[in-house]
Amino acid sequence: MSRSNPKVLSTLERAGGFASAQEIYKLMQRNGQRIGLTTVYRSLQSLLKENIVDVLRRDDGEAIYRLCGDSHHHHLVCKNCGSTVEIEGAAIEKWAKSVAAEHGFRDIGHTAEVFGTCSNC
Amino acid sequence: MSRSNPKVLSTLERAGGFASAQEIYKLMQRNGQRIGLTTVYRSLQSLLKENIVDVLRRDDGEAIYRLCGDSHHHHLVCKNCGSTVEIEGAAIEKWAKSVAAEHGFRDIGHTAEVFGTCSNC
DNA sequence: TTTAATGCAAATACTTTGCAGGAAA
DNA sequence: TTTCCTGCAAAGTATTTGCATTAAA
Repeated sequence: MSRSNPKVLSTLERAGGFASAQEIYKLMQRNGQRIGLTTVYRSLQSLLKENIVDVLRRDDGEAIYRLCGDSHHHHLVCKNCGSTVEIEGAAIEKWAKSVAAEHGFRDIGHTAEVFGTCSNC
Repeated sequence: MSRSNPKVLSTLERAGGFASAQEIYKLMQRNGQRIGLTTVYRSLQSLLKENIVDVLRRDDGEAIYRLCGDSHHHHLVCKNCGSTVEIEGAAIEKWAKSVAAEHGFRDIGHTAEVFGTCSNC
């Protein structure tokens, strides 16, 4: 597994901290940076593992990566414009733990996302 | 645009109201029903337009279709053997509604999944 | 006959992987 | 040298579309 190419991260930052692998690749091309799509994908995978970015999905299934703080949180995503709000999920954490315990599951994790139409759309 | 093949809908129902196109296709094959993947996709598109199903995304980007108005549930999945348990999520429903309202979001939905290692693994 | 449904095969889009060449340590 | 990084090309997966065949009305 390779380490993340730092230019991928800085491009994601310049893109507003919110872009797909394909978009980052095209942005870097336009900026004259020689890089392969493969390296963009591999860098994003590394950034994911290091919890420097997290990943959401567009309606069409394309993965979009976004910079995130290291605290565990969830997202409230607008289906229309894609704007996201980071939300707290203490209720979820408790719920996940209790249902897992109830069925004898160990080493648990969870995903949770809320989506809808934001007030501007 | 073709009309929905009724067997696709009934298969989705039998699958617990929650499955991907590929899963529905494989289920129908195993049940000896002659159908093409194309027809499954086209039927699901029709059901979407008629608001009989809606669509969410798995973590890997695969589209999963869900019966609307179905009292939906969540899953507890074993990372090792893949066994799943359907779980109730009243706490999640409340949480989703309150965070959405707090940020002025409308027409909300949500996804939530808990994963871990089951007692047999 | 006229229209709609079906499904194979090809096309498309995103993503991952095999592998060989190159850079860095 | 040895290890890591890179990127082309190929493979893989989900989904859509063109087109000819078949079923239905």
